[in-house]
Amino acid sequence: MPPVSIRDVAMRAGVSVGTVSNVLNRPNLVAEATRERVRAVIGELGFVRNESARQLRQGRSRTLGVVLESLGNPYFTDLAQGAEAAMNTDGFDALWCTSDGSAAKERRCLDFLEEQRVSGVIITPVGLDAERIAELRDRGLSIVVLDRRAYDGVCSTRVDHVAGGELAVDHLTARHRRLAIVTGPLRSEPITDRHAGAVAAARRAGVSEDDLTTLVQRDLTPASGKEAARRLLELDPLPTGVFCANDLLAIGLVNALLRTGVKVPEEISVVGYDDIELAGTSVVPLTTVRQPRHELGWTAAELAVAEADAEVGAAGAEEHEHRGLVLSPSLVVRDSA
Amino acid sequence: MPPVSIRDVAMRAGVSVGTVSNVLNRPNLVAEATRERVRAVIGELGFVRNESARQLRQGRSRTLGVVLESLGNPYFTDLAQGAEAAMNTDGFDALWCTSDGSAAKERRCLDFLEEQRVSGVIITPVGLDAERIAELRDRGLSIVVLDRRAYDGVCSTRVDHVAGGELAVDHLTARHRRLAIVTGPLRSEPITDRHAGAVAAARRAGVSEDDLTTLVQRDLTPASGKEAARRLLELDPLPTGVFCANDLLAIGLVNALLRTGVKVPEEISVVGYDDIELAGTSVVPLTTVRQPRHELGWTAAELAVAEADAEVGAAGAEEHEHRGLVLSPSLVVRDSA
DNA sequence: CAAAGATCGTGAATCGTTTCAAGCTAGGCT
DNA sequence: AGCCTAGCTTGAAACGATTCACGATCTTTG
Repeated sequence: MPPVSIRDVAMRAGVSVGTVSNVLNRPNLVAEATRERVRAVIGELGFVRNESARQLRQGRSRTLGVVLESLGNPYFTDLAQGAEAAMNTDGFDALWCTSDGSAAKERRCLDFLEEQRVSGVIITPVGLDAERIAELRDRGLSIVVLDRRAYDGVCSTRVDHVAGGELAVDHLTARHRRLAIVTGPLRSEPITDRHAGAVAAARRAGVSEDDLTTLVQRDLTPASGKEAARRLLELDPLPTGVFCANDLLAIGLVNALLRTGVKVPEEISVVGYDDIELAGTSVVPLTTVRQPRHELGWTAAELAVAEADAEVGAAGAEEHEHRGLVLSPSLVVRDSA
Repeated sequence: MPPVSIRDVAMRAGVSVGTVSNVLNRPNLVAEATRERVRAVIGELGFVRNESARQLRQGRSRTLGVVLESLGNPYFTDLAQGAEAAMNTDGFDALWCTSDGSAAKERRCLDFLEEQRVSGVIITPVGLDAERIAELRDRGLSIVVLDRRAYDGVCSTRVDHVAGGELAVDHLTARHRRLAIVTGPLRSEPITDRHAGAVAAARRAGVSEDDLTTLVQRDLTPASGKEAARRLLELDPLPTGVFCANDLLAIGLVNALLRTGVKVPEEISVVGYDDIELAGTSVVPLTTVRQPRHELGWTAAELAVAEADAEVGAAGAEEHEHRGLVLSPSLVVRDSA
């Protein structure tokens, strides 16, 4: 049995296809009796609207693409939920892709989304250059950059990670003079910002160059945290305050320290970053910098929706104000520092 | 500027639309010179194929829907990656949805996927009844059930959780006589299976009814693990071996025990389930039951692809053998037990 | 009672692609 | 020269929805 089309419904209900379409999209234009009859037939025949045809005809879709860096970090979960909630509120659907941190895969994701004719893209750029962005914009896609400084003429929402780094280190310098910063590859913007903020705060508090060590790890996983603990304990004199660029790193580090008999926070204090769920329930509940993740996702989606709607409403060159939102992180004090 | 269509390309390259389509889909039918000319124009004009039109014409899509229960558990990450890898290998794309454990949201996801005319769905059912499954099958969708026992006439891949539970408890009974099982709501099948396997293994090892306590927690999070630790310590006599239905629970439990001064594994041994990344790097590296997650996702995708292809290749009622794959878990011994 | 609304329905045109029967050309063979 | 074949290319017919100008009825009203 071939799939049921609007035509079959029309025939069976004894009306024209236009009327069925109206029942679906502008029910108030249809007389109640007809409306109910058509609805009944739809149920009876199990008609499901063909979104491809609909989209083809309408030219645009109520779908937004989201390109995330990875699903490995629980950080992205809340973000995604926030974004999805906002979209559903505005009647949009989401198409999820992950770039896995690879520029090639990111390109593939964007190609896919373009072919699907999504009306906008929310993205944490990996290898995205200004040129490609412009290209997408020219094709009428609204772009929202997530957790990166705005490009030219593009909306963005991000967290002020410089402030976050400062928050963490300010807390440490209240009691410590010898500090270490454990961080990941200084490639991505949020990571370098956290580092910059941390260093600035240390300077400001009068921590000398010699008393501030930065340990750069390969990645931001618990395993790297464990490795960082080993390197940390080789330092002489031993730092007493440590700032980790994310919670996974911090958890791995704290666990490794405890295992080798170093007491946290008594001998070494540790501050993390992200406030993932595990932070509150680790052996030594982690003091950390909380990001408004849900809100980050939510606002990103709102911006994308606004831009997409503007584009449609506009009979041509509606001016859409590109906005760069900056959200503030906050310090959550627990036991580890 | 209206989006570039295949027609524009044809005109500019001085060929017919049919030829452009051939360049895109069966390049070997087109003379080399023409092919290159068309390709050049495609690049020049920035043509992007409209997937809606393509799908509409073809009637089917090379897209599979995946409905996951949540993204909160790192467990799903590997699964998703495995599935995506398999799909890409076979030239399929994935559409991700999450049901968040709600039957209503699950329904919405399925409606969405049906409207998108995906050719199959991989799903971890929440409120999915046999009737809806049959309905989907009748509409020509291939269904693969993930991590649940097969419904009638549907493919499935799952892990043998009964065996997993046994594995865990067999390990514990080698050294312990008083056991506790910490588990979540006994609603979902994998959880009840683990429990059943654990109980069976305990019985078989001769653990008496009185020496086996089951603590049912609200959910499978570290916070619940912490709560479970409190309840555990109220037991008298104290169990010395504990099996947790997942790693997050186990980690929360171990951390809480350590914080109250109970030594793990010396005083209480703990076995988890899942082998998530954190298991290996927690304070006391966790002994746990590993699930072949990547493989689980991979095989699910393979089954879905096979069924989707069969449906197409078949000029009618090609017989597709519905298969129920069962993968085996394995025990990873670390320090916690 | 005729004209003017108001209220519902109709049906053809359209979106951008794929598909396929048929046409064209050039070259080889007899 | 005539016929075949192989290799390319063409152009029109779908696919399933939405949209919109226009009819067809029925009510109201002066």
